[in-house]
Amino acid sequence: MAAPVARQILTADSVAAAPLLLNKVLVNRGRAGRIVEVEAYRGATDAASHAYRGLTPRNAVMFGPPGFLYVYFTYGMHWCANVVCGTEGEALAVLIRAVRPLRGLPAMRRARPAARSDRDLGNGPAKLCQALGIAGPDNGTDLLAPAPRRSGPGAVRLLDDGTPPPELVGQGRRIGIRVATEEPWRFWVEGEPCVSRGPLP
DNA sequence: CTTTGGATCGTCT
DNA sequence: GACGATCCAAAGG
Repeated sequence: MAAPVARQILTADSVAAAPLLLNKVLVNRGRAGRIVEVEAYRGATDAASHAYRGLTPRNAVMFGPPGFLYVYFTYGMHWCANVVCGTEGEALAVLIRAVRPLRGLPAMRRARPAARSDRDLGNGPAKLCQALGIAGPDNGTDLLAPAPRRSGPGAVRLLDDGTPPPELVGQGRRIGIRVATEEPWRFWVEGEPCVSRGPLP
């Protein structure tokens, strides 16, 4: 009873779409996690966005159509994953900040030997990519395409398993940025133990 | 539990 | 040449 998320809900502004992605399911090659924390980034109007200074080879996927996966490399060692929103050219995106592990936990553990608990598998944007096996080759994947027949890059999908968005959504400032820090564009499932952090002071 | 500093390299200036 | 949408181990309370 899991179907791809409707592309229609992703054509909205990323700030509107972000909370709608809570409780959706991110899957990759037998591993799955429920999205419990996200952040919206807003292209040319958002100084914290990778797209703020225009189109580059790295951020090109952000400028494409909604429903595609933007994966970037940072701090010399980490991958992070975004869902592209809006319409072509807007460069709106939602960063997936935390998932609660659902399926394929042994594989996640193998991919993340540093995890001390199941909660540690996906409670951070780079942690969840490591656990789910998402990396550079997955950049540009259509998250809403029919399920792939084989494993390999490009197998990441965004599914709706029928779980509605949470009744209680936490909202606060974004984490880890040096500019546009006042914008309350981070959303999480209130009371969820697998969130990366609580509200900022 | 919290704080602190190091790792490490692609990207853009 | 500087820095980043981060994580982890170590150390202290």
